[in-house]
Amino acid sequence: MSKSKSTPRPILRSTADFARHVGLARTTVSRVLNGQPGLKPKTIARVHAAMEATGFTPNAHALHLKGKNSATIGICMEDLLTPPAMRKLAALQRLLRAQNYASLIEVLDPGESRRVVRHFLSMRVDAIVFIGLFDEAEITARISELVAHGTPHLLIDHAGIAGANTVSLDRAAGMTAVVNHLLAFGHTRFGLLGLSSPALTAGARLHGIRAALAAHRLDFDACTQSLDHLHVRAGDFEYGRALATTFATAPNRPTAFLALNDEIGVGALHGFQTSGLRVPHDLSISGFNNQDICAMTTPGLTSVDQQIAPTVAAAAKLILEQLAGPARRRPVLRTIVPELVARGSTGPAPT
Amino acid sequence: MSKSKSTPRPILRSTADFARHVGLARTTVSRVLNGQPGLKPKTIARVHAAMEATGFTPNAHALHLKGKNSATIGICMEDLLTPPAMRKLAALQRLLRAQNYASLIEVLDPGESRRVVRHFLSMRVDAIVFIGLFDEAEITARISELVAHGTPHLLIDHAGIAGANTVSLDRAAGMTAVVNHLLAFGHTRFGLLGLSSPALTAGARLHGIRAALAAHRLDFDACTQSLDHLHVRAGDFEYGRALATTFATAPNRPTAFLALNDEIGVGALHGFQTSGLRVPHDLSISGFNNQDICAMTTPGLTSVDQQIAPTVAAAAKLILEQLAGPARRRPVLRTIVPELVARGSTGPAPT
DNA sequence: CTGAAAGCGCTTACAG
DNA sequence: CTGAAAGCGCTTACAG
Repeated sequence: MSKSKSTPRPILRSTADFARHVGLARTTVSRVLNGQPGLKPKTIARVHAAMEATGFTPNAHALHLKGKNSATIGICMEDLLTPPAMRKLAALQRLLRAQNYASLIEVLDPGESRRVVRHFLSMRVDAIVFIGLFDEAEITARISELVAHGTPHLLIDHAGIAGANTVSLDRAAGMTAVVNHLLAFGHTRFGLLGLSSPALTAGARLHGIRAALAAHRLDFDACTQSLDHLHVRAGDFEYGRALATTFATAPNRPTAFLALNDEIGVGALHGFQTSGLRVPHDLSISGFNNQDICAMTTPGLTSVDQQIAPTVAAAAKLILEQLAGPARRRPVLRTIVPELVARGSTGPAPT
Repeated sequence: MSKSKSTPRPILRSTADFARHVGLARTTVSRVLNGQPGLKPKTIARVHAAMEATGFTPNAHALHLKGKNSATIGICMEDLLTPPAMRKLAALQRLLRAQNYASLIEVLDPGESRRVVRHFLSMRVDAIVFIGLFDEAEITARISELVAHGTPHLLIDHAGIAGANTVSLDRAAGMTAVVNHLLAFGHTRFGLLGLSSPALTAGARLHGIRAALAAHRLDFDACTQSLDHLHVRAGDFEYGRALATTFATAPNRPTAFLALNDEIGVGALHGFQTSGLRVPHDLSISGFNNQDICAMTTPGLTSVDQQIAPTVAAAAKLILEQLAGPARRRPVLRTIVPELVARGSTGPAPT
């Protein structure tokens, strides 16, 4: 500390400053920085040593003005910031960084998408990625703007937007797997927990349930029951607990419960257990997303894994392809197949 | 879609292009964009309408070159990306965005800090914030570079770095609160779960435990026991479970257990319950961080809340002050006092 | 290796 | 309101 005070480093703001400091021409410094040939090893070493010593870094904005890309990807996050969304963000960022792309990240609060995308464009990002679920009209508008603008884009999760490059989970397949798993255990009456949510992904899951039942010649309306309307969904954990408590004393209770997500599933597990019901002896429960908490309950919660690593790998690949190659004429769609993770919360139907 | 194909928007890359498109002088457009006085309302409206129609956004890099700040804050995240760290990131980003600062975020893998900070400096970020715990030598080096460079900085969480502006949790006070809470319940023998970790924050917590015991004239060595050395800490949940299972059959078992974090605490809760012990009837357990899972176990896990909102508010305030005011001579230190959240996992000592 | 010059997209005086 | 000019920090030919 005292040392750095007695010999303050000169603050070098430009290659001009820096070149003067090293005692070389600006041109020469520039050529070293860009690895151009025909320079003496000594000169190169001198410049590098001075960079280390002074901490000088060329101004990235000026570089960009001279035609280099900004080497920055804009990432728009859904405002909920769920743990799975965070994991996707972290994984994607790591893959992009490995290719020397930095990430400019903004959380998209409702109504802010236009402002955020314009900011990204003003930063001349090389591509914009959206992670999560967004307002249908907003995201549609943003995608068509980006397409018109010629800026590469990708949606992770939000499926069904016309013209959008998309990587999304086949949630219907996930639910089909869960229902098949439970059918094999002899369950035929299913309680739906939170699946009447207007959330975009709830519809796909209902389709998956319908498909599995139909394949076994079972009637959806006869086999399923929902009490979602009896409670307000404030926190998911509490919502699941409240639904379970109501179901616990309801006549003709289903033997298997399908939750919209893990939080509702864990809440329901507690609600049933508190009501004196044993899981999976008296009833089975499944969650969705396979978050860490699924392994932390007793019994563990059967869930559906989103396959985050393959999802993000596919996403990174699509973005990098767009950055490297010519613009595609048609949007690219990738579907990721989720994986059922069976745990102790699901078992044979009570006899 | 077909509409946008039949009338493709011209791609406007510069104010020159845009001004030509609107039929105004570049100078005039620039003055509208910067809200300068002396312009006809009609002209202003014309420019704004054209911006909407074309989606033109001025190049932020050129703006920066002309002397505006980059309006970007660099944020370095600890590589673990724990949920509390993510919540801090999200909250901080939101506060900064309210002041029109964008966030450039990078995860600091070990050994990468120099590269990441240099990248941020090349982007001419207005400040750099570090969230989480880092390698002592690396973070010390980065901070002294930033101080020398005159770039504002702030550490969130990582306390004890000389010369660094810091906002951090008083973890010792948190542990003292937990121990006092348990002493009041009549506990005098404490099992320590994971607290022998070399993690930077474990030391502070041990101090807190010592302080609480000393205040009650209790001897630390006589009152505490650790079996950390008997298990390998791979996953925290499993680690907690393994420690609890070993403690369950150990002679002279403590009556209260203090876990390094919530994951270890929840794992221990399961481990004890699986071993046939009742919580809190037979023993008490506390976690640390007060994550959502604490409310999702049966019983709920007593924990220590990090006070993320006040922490981040203090952090944002410190950053914005540095950006607004003159450079301070001395580093600023803010300590956040955590709050004990008592739940069902702690109760009277067994008689 | 040096040095002068052009130009990336902007803003800001300055003269019309 | 227009238009020409300078300059922010860089790179890249070009002539020495």
